[in-house]
Amino acid sequence: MVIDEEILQTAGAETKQYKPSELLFCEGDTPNYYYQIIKGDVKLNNYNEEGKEFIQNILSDGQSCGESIIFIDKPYPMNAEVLTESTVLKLHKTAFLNLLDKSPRLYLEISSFLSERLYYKFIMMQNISSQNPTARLKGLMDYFKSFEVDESPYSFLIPFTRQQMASLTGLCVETAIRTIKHMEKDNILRIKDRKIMY
DNA sequence: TCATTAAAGTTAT
DNA sequence: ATAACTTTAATGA
Repeated sequence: MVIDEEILQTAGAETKQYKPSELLFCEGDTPNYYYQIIKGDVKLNNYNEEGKEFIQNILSDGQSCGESIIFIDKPYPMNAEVLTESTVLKLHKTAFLNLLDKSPRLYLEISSFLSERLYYKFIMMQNISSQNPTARLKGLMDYFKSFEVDESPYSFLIPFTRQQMASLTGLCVETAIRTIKHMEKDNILRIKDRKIMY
């Protein structure tokens, strides 16, 4: 969890429920709030000229979203779309900044989360530029598995659809599917009734 | 090699 | 039921 829920609530955050496909914010909006996911999944994405989706990241319980932009005076460069029934804490920007102003510890926590996001971006950028599909997908899975306690092979159930994995790595679904099949053959992962175990 | 298109099967809502 | 996801196959850059 980025920031303790009670601290956010005391600071005036409101709890909001979102349904799948609802947007927390979208590209071009001015950032006015700090968002923290209590429960649920949210994707940050963009659409290119042809309308092809690129998913920047998929965030889950305890993570914040859009915080990367709240410190500067620029519109959002991406959309934040809710994927599952979600509960989100929403705190106005000024209250959020006041909160940080009063607590060096919170500043550190936000910085740490920001670093983590930056690290992910860096890893994925490396992956995506000039890497073969296997390396891209493996890079993605390695990153998400790195947070799991159990590091043994095939213990991690990939929490994404193939569609999402393709959009996260800049591949088309069909290539993602074929590559995943190939990786199964090479014992890099296992498939149990369509679920990917890595 | 990978993207794209099309078509069909499967799962989730 | 209908939409979203998964899969296979053919074709082209």
